[in-house]
Amino acid sequence: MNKTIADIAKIAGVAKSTVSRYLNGGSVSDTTKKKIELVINETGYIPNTFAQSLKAKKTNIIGTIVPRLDSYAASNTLIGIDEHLREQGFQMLIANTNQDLEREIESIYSFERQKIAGIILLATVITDAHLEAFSKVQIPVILVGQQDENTYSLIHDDFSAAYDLATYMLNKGHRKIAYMGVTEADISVGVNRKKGFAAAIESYPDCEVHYYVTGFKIKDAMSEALKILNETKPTILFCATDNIALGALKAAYLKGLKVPQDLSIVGFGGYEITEVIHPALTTAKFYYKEAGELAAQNIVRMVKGEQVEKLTISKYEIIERESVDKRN
Amino acid sequence: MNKTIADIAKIAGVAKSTVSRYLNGGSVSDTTKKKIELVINETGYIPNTFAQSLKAKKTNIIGTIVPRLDSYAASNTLIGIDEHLREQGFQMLIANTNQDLEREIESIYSFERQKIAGIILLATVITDAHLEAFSKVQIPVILVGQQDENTYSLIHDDFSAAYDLATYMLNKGHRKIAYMGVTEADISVGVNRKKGFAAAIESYPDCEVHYYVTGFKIKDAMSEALKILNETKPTILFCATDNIALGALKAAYLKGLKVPQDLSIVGFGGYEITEVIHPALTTAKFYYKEAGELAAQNIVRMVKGEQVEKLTISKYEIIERESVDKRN
DNA sequence: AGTAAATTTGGAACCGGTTCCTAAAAGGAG
DNA sequence: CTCCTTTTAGGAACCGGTTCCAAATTTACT
Repeated sequence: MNKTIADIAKIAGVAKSTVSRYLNGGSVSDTTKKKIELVINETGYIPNTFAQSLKAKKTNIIGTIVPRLDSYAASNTLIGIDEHLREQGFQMLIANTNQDLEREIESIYSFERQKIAGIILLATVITDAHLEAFSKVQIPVILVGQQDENTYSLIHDDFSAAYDLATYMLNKGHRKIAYMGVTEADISVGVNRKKGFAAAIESYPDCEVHYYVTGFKIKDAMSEALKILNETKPTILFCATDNIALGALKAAYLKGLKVPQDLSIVGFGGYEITEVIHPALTTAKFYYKEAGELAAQNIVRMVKGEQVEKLTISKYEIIERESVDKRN
Repeated sequence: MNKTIADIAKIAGVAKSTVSRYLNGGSVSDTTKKKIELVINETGYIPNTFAQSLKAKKTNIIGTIVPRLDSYAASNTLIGIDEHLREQGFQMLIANTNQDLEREIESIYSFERQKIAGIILLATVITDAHLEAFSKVQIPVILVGQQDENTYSLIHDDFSAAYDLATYMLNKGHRKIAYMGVTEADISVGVNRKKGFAAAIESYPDCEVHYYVTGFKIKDAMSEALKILNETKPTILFCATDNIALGALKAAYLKGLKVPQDLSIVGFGGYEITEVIHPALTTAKFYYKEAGELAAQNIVRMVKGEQVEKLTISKYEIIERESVDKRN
């Protein structure tokens, strides 16, 4: 059975407080230091975390709320967060909400109960219930992937990425375009990417653009793309995520369309798989892992009471691969 | 600021112990029950987890050690674990080790310090250091994905899956076969799948089989497959994981080989992406989420002191898709 | 109404640390 | 060798719950 600090003290022939001071770097003479060290090594004593936290009234745990575990973006963001947190001596506690907003709110309060030091929320949609929870719990919060004026946020540069990627494809000569987006409840993916895209389109009045809304799942995107391809004949499917692009790719294949000869496709994300399929997908790559690190860095600063920018913007890169052809 | 049980007691005009009893379902009269309820609702009191755990000397947290977050198998297993644990009123704490065995061991001891109730280890390789840690910490442990005689384990039926998949492809007429496996340090993937494959091959003496070893990464598999295709001319690449198959697919594409007409490919795992690429990959699908649920179920039983089978085997299914052609 | 039995309540001790305060020991200056 | 300052050590209180035990109250029955 595990020993307590009192046991150690007794064996070493000193007081509890002395052992505690030894452990936490207080003033202890060399003689007693050695005595205590010996006993601790022999017994393999490890302090009880609860007793410590009870007294300290806080932990060094950062809670991360994630809508889903099985997504490239989420996984890689988590990896980045974890890495930085570990370096800083913090622990990461993951709460998976399975895309249930209700559970996101619950998790926030549950984190409060557990005296979590800070919260990173990989956000999809921010509701009033979220904002209420943020203000109620006295814990620093940072949003990743979505932006809110009153909350610390880290976002990907969705607008610029979409603008650049749209410009790229317009330069390639595409004018008949189908935009496959997602719900506007998602500000980053649903609104900002569309806006960036639309802004680029504005300079090209001869464009024929159709906007569609689909889900985040590959299969949903596939059926939607199939429908689109039956109705109209765009030269390019401009997809708001790589998963949608993957679905579009499958749809093109099912329709017997060659990519990029018959149909071009672009996506957003830069998922690993987009590089290894063929044709490899041209996409706007976001740096999820780096974004996670950045978010972790910010939350740690906030926990320590240091100053942090209200809004951090993570970088992106247009990756030109094989899925876009030149048109004239 | 958050109130303590003593505050509640004082406001309600009762003793701490009475409030505690109220909270934990002890005998309290209806009159005082109402009084306390009122105060708790008004103050929004929530008990301090640490004080509780300190006294209880345990938590309702299950620690899950995972080698990597960005893998289909890991993510889905975690989802399954999380789901079941939540139902049972347990919490899941994830420790990501980033494929560092050292960190796996550390995590075990760290879990001990945190008085975690049970440990689920998504294992890749089991070393003596692991076994030592298992025996040292007095916490129930269950292995997922690898098997050890002295430890509770849940494995996928690698042998049978490989046997069935090999038989399937042999029936399709393939005789010139390249087996792309992984290190034998990984018993499940490296040894058992190969054994199952080899067992099926034995009945077909006219086979020409070459064995290769590659890594788990798509890119590594791709280079290896490229090498193989340059050296020999197998009719099928039998890949020990879907990722390896994905690399093989890319290699075939780069070599200008049509799949499955010029070259057949199979994998293991049943990752979502294998369905949506084209040609869709024929693969042995493992039920990761269900396996996670099973593992969670077992660890919960173990924590409660109930009896559990030493070895649980999760099911699999051969998914026939487009990547294997008939030969004669 | 009186007493035994059952229920409800309060008080104190405890879980295992940390920290404050004071006493004892050690070190330094004259 | 004092006397004063600085270190080091010990004791007690505290963090916020739970639980045991005994006292008080209620209920049940004769």
